Amino acid sequence: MGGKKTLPVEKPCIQALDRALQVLLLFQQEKRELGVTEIAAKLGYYKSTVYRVLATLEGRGFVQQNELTGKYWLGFRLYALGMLANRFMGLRDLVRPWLRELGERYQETVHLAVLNDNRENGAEIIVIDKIETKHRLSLTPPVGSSSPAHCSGVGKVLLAHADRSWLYQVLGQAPLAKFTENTITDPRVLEDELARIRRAGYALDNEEIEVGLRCVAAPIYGPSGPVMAAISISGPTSRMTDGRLPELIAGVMEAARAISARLE
Amino acid sequence: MGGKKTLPVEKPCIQALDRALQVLLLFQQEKRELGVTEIAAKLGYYKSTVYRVLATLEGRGFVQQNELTGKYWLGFRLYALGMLANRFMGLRDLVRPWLRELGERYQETVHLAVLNDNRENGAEIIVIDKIETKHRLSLTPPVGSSSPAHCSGVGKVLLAHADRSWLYQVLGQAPLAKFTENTITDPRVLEDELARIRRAGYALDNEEIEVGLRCVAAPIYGPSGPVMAAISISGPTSRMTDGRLPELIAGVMEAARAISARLE
DNA sequence: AACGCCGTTCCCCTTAATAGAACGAAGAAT
DNA sequence: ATTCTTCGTTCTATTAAGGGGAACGGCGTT
Repeated sequence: MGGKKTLPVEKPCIQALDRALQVLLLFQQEKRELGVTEIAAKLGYYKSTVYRVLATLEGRGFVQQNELTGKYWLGFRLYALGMLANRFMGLRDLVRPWLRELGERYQETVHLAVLNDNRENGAEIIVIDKIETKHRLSLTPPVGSSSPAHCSGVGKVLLAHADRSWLYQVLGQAPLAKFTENTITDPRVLEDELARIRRAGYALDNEEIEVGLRCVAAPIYGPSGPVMAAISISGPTSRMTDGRLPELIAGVMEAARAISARLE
Repeated sequence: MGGKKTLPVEKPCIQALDRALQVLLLFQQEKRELGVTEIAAKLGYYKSTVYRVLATLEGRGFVQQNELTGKYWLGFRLYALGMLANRFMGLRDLVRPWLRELGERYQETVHLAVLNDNRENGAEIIVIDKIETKHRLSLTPPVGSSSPAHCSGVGKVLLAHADRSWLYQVLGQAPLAKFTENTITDPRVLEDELARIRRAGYALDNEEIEVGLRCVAAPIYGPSGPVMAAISISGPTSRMTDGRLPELIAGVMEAARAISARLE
């Protein structure tokens, strides 16, 4: 091929394996049992290919077939690997009491999240833990899920305290996706926002990823100094009113500070 | 090859995919970052093969490379899938208070587990949740892990209440592995043991999987009637003395009963 | 009885993964 | 400094293994 070192040195990719991974990701997207034919149709593969992929995955416990319906679902081996994958389990257990307390007090969804560098898709946040409320239907992301960092409270808090050179690099490689009218897509505007967040010590997400969804986030400082995670309270605009915000901000910041102190 | 239809109709297996799964499983076994060369040596593959497998997995977030060491570790996508894979998350959250209470009261490790039919390896148990104690070094299996059902307290409880025809089928297809002097390897002896467990309402594991490890387990009945999970208290023989057993049995059975009542 | 749908199996062909060697950078040992 | 190792990564020819496509057999419906 072309030059000596064109920037994105396309990593080698095993087709058969990548297809299998796509199949697994489809389960994540659909969140329900899927049949061979269905998967093949959705991904544009052949039935026989999908069948062999599933058979191989099943052999190692990565998926499991429902004997009644013949359809497939994710297997327990993924649960075991997932538990192992997350280096923040300790943090999660330690933080949980505070999350609970926040959830109880404000009756809104509470999140714990960390930053992740998903090479091609730019900076993303991973939800490590979540406290649900009794309110019907939560629009907020489930535990384990990832979403772009530039359009959420926790994401902006984490970006604000991330390594600067790393940040510039990440911002440079991919444009900021737009989800709503309020999504910040201009890197320079984002810069200003991050500076404000550093000064204020908290971040707001005012319908930047989903219309009708607001959130308040604050950073958690690790024992060695730098920010390692963030917590947030989020809910529908109807309940997250301007009048209520100061109280929520104070609550989140106080909890984040208490957790940080506990980590030292 | 040979005959027309040898009994176990060997499911088709995609080599490239299966190798990738082996790589992931190796991480589970080693529980630490691994390098390309290391993995290749342990699995007997070529470096280039392992490299491409890891590159593909990394592309989808299934593994992540440590930029400093060049070594690899499991990625967050596995965490997300793992969360989704486990259909017992609701049960886990519901049961947790009781597990906590048991752990507090007896200061021993507490487990919540369910039964899984791992086709080739026979019946196995999956650890859904676990409460650790302050005692140093727990020998007991981590959350998400699987182990043979015939040689653990929860395993025997679950087998005792499993579907009979299914049980015979599973017992028939693979011999019972022997781990210690006390492991039950004779299906007929196991039968008697299971009958005793059904009558007594609890099971004991007296160093049947690991020398020096004892445990007490009791069944949790689901809303529709049949046993759906089991809880256990386990610890070293030094602390799980004969004199203390009655108290532990009573505690576990009482908790299991309370949980079952809550599920109805 | 006939149809349609699904998971599963089959078989040929060709693509795509593998084996094996080589490269270049980074440490460790000298 | 220099050599020697060892690592992750890249390259290429060969061939085995995965993909394409059709057919099978069970099941529920019409």
